Amino acid sequence: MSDPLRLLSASERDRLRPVTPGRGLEPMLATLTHDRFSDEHWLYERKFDGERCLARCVEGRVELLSRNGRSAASAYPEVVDALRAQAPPDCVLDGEVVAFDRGRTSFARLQPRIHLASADRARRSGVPVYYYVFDVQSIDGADVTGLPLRRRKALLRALLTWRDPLRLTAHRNSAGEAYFRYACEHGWEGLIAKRADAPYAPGRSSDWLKFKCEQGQEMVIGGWTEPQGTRSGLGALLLGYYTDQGLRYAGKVGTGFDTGTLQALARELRDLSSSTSPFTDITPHPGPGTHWARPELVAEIAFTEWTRDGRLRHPRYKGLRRDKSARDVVREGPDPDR
DNA sequence: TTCCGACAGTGGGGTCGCAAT
DNA sequence: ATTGCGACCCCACTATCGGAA
Repeated sequence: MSDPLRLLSASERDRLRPVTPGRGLEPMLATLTHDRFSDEHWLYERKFDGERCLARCVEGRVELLSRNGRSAASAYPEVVDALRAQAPPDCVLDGEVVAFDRGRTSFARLQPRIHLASADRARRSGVPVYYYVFDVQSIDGADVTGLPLRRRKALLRALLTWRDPLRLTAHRNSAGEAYFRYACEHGWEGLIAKRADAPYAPGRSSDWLKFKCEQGQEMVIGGWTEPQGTRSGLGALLLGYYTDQGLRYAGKVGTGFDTGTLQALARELRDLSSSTSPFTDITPHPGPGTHWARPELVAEIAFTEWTRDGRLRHPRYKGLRRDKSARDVVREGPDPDR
């Protein structure tokens, strides 16, 4: 559509202000919550596991910017080409660039492309990407961030022809909790809940909420690292689980503790200190700040997923499991070698 | 007085790109 | 030619402080 702003009422159009020139482009960010709800004043979108990108179309030119304002054009040239080919009115779009692995958005699959500085290498990578657009900041010189989200989505739908690799992000208007269960059952990263009548507010906002699907399991503590800076007690715990070949290293966890917990854990681990690594596979590099421990303590760890290398992604400490025997700790969930 | 939001600081896995070796 | 490291991507979480409620 050549003029999507015609979708607005006269009074809505009257209230639009021109885009402030030279103002930095900043995306609106969601706040993590563990309180999941259904509410008719909110809508729900799939949370994508990719790279957040703003696209700015100005006089036929297209810029693609990462969350920190770095250009992502050479990493995703096909997205830039697709936008340029449509020659939309000047606009700023907000969305996520994603890659798929067996039907699920996969950050690991996207990762080799994220930092590519050569558009040729990006095109030859063999990793197809899609740009899921879910919001719009400005159209044809008019700042639309003050409009309610539903109105912005109506404008966005009419702004482009939705053809791969450009995709309009779908949303649901109700049943947030049921949708969240569906999301986790299907291996999604989670949902984003958005207040349907809220304006677009750059920066962290509580009008957008993250409902994240979480995994958790017990892990054996096989060592620790020295604290840095103002940190007390320890830096991170070295984690593992048992296989037929012994204790397998699964990465570190360095967040989730308060100061008291850090000091208590450090005291307890010093008594379990050992000069040899308890891990039987490739061990973390035993740098100057690394200590081994006899593998007796069991910790509950929450995380988002296993990485390709068998490490925990986004791990955080939840507490000790004194009721569990270290020997019984194995990797849960789907077979890692499949 | 209590609560909330913003910010700094500490920690995680993984990849690219470049300078040092 | 190889290696190490900083800079980004994705983050979670705690501690602190000032202003709002």
